[in-house]
Amino acid sequence: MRAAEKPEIAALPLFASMDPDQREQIFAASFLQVFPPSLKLFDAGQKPDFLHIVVDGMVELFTGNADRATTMAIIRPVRSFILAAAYTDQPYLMSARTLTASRILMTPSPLIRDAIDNDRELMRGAMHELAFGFRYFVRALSDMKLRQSVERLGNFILLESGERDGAVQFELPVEKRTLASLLGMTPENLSRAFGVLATHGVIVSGNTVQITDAEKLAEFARPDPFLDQPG
Amino acid sequence: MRAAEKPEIAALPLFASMDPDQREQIFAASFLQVFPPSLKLFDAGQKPDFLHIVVDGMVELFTGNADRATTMAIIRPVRSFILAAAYTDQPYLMSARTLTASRILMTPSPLIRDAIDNDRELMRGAMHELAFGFRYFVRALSDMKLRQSVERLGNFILLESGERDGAVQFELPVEKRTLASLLGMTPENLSRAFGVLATHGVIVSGNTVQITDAEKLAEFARPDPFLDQPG
DNA sequence: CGAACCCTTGATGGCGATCAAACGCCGTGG
DNA sequence: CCACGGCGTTTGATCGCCATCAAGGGTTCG
Repeated sequence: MRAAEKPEIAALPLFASMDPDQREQIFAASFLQVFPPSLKLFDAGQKPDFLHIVVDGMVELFTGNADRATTMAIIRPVRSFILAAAYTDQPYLMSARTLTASRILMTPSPLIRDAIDNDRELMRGAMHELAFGFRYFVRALSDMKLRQSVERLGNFILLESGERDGAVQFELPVEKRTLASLLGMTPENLSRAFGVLATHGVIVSGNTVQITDAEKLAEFARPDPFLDQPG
Repeated sequence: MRAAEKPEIAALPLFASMDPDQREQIFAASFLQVFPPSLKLFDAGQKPDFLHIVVDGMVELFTGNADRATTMAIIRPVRSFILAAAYTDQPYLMSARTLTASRILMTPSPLIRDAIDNDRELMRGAMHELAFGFRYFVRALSDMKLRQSVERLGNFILLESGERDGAVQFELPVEKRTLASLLGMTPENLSRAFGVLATHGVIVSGNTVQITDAEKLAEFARPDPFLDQPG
C-alpha cells in the first residue's frame, strides 16, 4: 500500500478508532489492489485467505451450482465482505467478482483475526459490520419469501431512492441482468416488471429510473417500515 | 435465576470462558424464565430490551405483514437469537414465539453490550454466534433462490439426518405446517412434496421420517458440499 | 362424544421460467 | 464513414411450479 493511500484507508469505519500501532501492523501486511471489471476474486468453498474491503468500485457476491446461479449481494464502498468466513476461518459460502474496476483492500485473515481479538475498537467495528451483514440477509430472505417479483422491484427502487436522499431520478447501479438476479428473477421478467411499474409511478429509460409518483409507488410496493431501510 | 441453575448456564458456549466476575454480574441481572408453548416473545420493530438464549425448548423466528407470514428460523438449544439487534441496539427484524414449552435466558441488552465490549472471551463468543447466524441466512437465501420446493425438502431431510449422525430415521422437530413455512411453501405442497420424495428414498408417516435410500435421495436433492452443512 | 385443528387429496389458476426472436446499442474493422 | 457482429434488453408465446380454493379424513383435547 502506498503511503499516500494510508490516511484514506485509516479513515474507514472499521479502522477509524483502533490502536494506531496495530493498524500500522495490519496495513504493512495488506494489499490495496486495483482489479479490472468482471474479475473473479474467489470461489465459494475456498478457505478465506483474506478479508476484503471494497474501497472503490463494486463487487458482486454470488452462488450457484452448475445449472443455476444467483447474485446474493452487491457490495459498494466502503464495506468489508466475508468477514464471517474470515473470522471463523470457515470456507466462503459465496463467490465474488468485480462488477466494475475496483480498488480492494486485502488483509490476510489470520492477521485480522488476531487484530480483532486484541483491539477492542476494531472488534466493535467488526461486530457492527457482521451485524449489518446479518440484517441484510434477513431482509433479503424475507423479501424473497414474502413478496412477488414486481413488489421486490418496487421496493428496491424506493430503497435506492431513499439512499439518495429521496432523489426521484437516479441511475441503476448495475446492469439490469445483474439486478434481475439480485431480485431473484430473470432478465425477461425484470423487463416486464418495469413495464408493470409504469402504471405505478415509475418510468425507466435505459439505465435511468424516474419516480413520477412516489406515493402511488409506495402504495403498490407497500414497503415495511422496519424492513425496508438502509442500515 | 436460581443458584442450582447457574452452573448449567455458565457452561453455555457463549459464557464458558468469560471472566467469572463479569459473568456473575450478568447473571445477577438476567432471568431464566419458563414459557408455555405458542407464546409471543416479542414483535418485529420493537427495540431490543433483552438478549435471548434458548436453554430448553424451541423458538420460532418469523416475519410478515398483514397478509402473509413466514417462519425465518427455528432456534434450538443452545443458541442465542437476535444478538445483532441487541448489540447494535436496532429494532428487531423478526418476531419470536415459543413452539414448545421453553426455558429462555433473558439478559438486558445494555448489559450484554457492555459485557461484550469489556470481555474478550465473551466478545469472541458473540462474534462466533453472529457469524453463525450470518451464515445461516446466507444458506437460507440461496436455498430459496436456487432450489425448488421438493429439493429444499430433500436437503432439509439430509441436513436433519446429518445432525443426528446420519440417522436414517428421526422425528420431525416441528409441526408440518411450520416446516412448510420454514421451507417457503404451503402445507398442501409440503404434503405433496413428501409424496414426491417417496420415489426418491424417503418414507414419511406422521411425524417420523425414514430414509430408505440415502444415495437416491442425495442424487435427487443434490446437496451442496459447502452450503448444506450444519455450523 | 363432539369440535377444533392439522394434515391430506383433488381441481383450478396465476406467477414467473423458459424458449424464441427481434430490437437497439456499441464496439471493431473494412 | 459505414457495415457488421456481439451483447444486453425487450417483446411475445408457451409451459411448469406452486398458491389457492375446496372438501374429506384423522387426531387430540375439552
